[in-house]
Amino acid sequence: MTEERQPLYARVAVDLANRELDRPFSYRVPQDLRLLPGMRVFLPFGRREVSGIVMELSESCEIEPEKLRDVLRAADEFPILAPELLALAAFMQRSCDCTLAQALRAMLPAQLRSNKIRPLTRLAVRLVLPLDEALKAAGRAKRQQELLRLLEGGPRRLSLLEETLPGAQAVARALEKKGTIELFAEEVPRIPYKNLEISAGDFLPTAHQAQAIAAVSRAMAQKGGSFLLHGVTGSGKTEVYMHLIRRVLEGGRGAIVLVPEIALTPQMASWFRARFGDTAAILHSGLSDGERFDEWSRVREGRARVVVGARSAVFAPVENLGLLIVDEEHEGSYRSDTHPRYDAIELAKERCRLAGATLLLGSATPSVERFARALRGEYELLEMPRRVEGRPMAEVSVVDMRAELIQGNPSIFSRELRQRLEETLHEGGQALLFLNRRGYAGFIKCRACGASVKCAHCDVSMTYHRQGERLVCHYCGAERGRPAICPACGSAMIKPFGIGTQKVEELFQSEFPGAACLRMDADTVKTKDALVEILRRFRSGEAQVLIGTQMLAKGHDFPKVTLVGAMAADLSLNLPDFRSEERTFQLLTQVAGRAGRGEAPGHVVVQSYEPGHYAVQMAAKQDYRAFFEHEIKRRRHGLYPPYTKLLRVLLAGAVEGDVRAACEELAQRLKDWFWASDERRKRIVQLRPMAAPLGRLRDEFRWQLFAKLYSAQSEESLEKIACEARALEAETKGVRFDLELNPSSFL
DNA sequence: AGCACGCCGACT
DNA sequence: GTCGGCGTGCTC
Repeated sequence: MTEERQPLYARVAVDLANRELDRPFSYRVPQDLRLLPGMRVFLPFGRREVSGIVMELSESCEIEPEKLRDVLRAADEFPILAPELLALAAFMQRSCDCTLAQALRAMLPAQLRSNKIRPLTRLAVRLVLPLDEALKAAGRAKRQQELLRLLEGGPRRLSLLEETLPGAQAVARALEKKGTIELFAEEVPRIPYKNLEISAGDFLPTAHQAQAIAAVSRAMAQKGGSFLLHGVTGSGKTEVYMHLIRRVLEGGRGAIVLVPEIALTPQMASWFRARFGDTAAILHSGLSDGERFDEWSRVREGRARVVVGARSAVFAPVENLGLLIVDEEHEGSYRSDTHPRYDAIELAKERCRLAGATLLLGSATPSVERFARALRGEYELLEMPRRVEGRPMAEVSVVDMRAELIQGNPSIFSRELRQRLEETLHEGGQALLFLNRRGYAGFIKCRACGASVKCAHCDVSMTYHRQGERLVCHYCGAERGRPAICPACGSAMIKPFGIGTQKVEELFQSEFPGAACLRMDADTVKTKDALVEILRRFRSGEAQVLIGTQMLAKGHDFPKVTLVGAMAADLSLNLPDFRSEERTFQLLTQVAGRAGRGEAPGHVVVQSYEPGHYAVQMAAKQDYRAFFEHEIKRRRHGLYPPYTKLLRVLLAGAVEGDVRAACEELAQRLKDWFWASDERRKRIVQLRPMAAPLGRLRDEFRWQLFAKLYSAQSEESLEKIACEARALEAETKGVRFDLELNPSSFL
């Protein structure tokens, strides 16, 4: 027998989130310890013990031998992260402005570190003697004999034995004393799965679906490829996904499906389970710690090979990944809003490259930046321009709400919408009313002095909620009662302005007495169960009208809905953000796509205060290409992404002067660097410190440094800015620095 | 991050 | 005299 050479040294990422420690530390590996990259280990570190992840094993080491110490022990028997995910963590460290430890933490279920999780166990019993001997030992005790016979086929859980044999526990204890059986703790999965057949269904792809499937399948066979699937609402993107997942499973590989957070409903989960049975794992925020850990374990152990989840599922430990799908690619929720601020789609791309997997992004309204990249060849573009079964796109009419008012209709329901609602109710159909603002009214405003009631902790107007007569800050959650007089001038002429979903509900009920409606927004669906319940009640026909915010727009299939009303289509148009046109277009197109998904054709009424705006017009025509062409020109003229890159350094702290001074100091240092040469200066479009639009949040003052750079050759400049920001952060007390590349929001 | 060491103010 | 404040330095 040949003695295998044992690696002598391990390079370990210690689990301490400090920039000073953001480098591998080397340890000796004791002779009797078998380590592999990706294993969790415990280490002596200074005067204490820390855990870490083995990044690399080697035969040599550059550290002075007297400094080296031994790895104490391994935390698990197997690597907890595959080499591919270790490489992805290194990629995050480079691209997300975070430490390796932070990246590794983001990849693992949180409970793994706390050591709190234990497998869920139930007491079970099994024979320790052959059955005939055991029966002899039991003697004439009838119930003992009965129990022993039940154990002949293998161990049984005690709780299940109780069902056929009441009092089984006492009987088992008696038998245990005789030494014929033993009680032990059996591990049980926390989520019971039914073993369902993988049903292929009777899917007959349309020509466009078949083309998309063929193209992606070819790429999967060659272990690569990135695709952008642009399919109009109702074109059957989901069936394409299902078909491809089935293929990849048949080839013995695994798949990950990323979906937006709010689309991850229990229906979606059960729907995947119905198709893929035990081999599907669902990772969503509603899982308990234990459930999440169990799902994660099922994937790591290869018991589940299809993972459906929100952005963090990009880290799912799927072995031999063949396909990674990102549904609704344009959704903002793929970017993490807390540290580390990763973009799950960028990580998906890198992971696919590392794993030899195929990346498929899908959307009815691709983000402008992504679509531009697809046209440049970074993604292969697949188009599905028609709905399945020859269903027509919904007909859309745009109503000018300014004209309505002038012509004597002050209601929030235009004459056309009212008439169509009446028809729909009369015919027994269903309608969705969409408004992109929750609460009752926008804010409370004083007619005497013009002031609105602001949050005590943030620079925002508070939103009036009718329920409980409360004012709520939608940024920090602070609440207060509705004031009787203006806090600024003391006038009593203070009243709510603007409308929210609550008020739409109230006005609907008063204008359409007798019609039942439901409301779905962040206030009515505080729990997952509430969401399911509202959707169930609406689907069952209990109500004919559903009023809600954008959570209505995403992915839900309501076959009976024939009318959609967008109450204030352009509410999102005037935000201080170069993406507000794009968001408005996406939202309206997605909302319009909810109509006419069943047999009956649909109609959409878009109520607008800027009906001529291209985002409104092109959404009404559901013409993505026309919108894209218009928008990309505007981006070029205005020097917005993808032609430029925006880096925002947000500084926040309790003392306004300190925050401002730090921001100005950072700007000065960067100007010194950029202005030092003509070549550098030419890279910059804009570089200036300014108070953040949301100047105060949760009692902290906020300033920001905005750097706008030409996209080409921006790497060095971006690194320089990050580096200077880090340096200044280290020497500044009481101010937090937060870097974000191409921020998704500018508040 | 944590946990030591170290060098100055007020307390049984 | 000592207890304890938190500045600063180090961890394979």
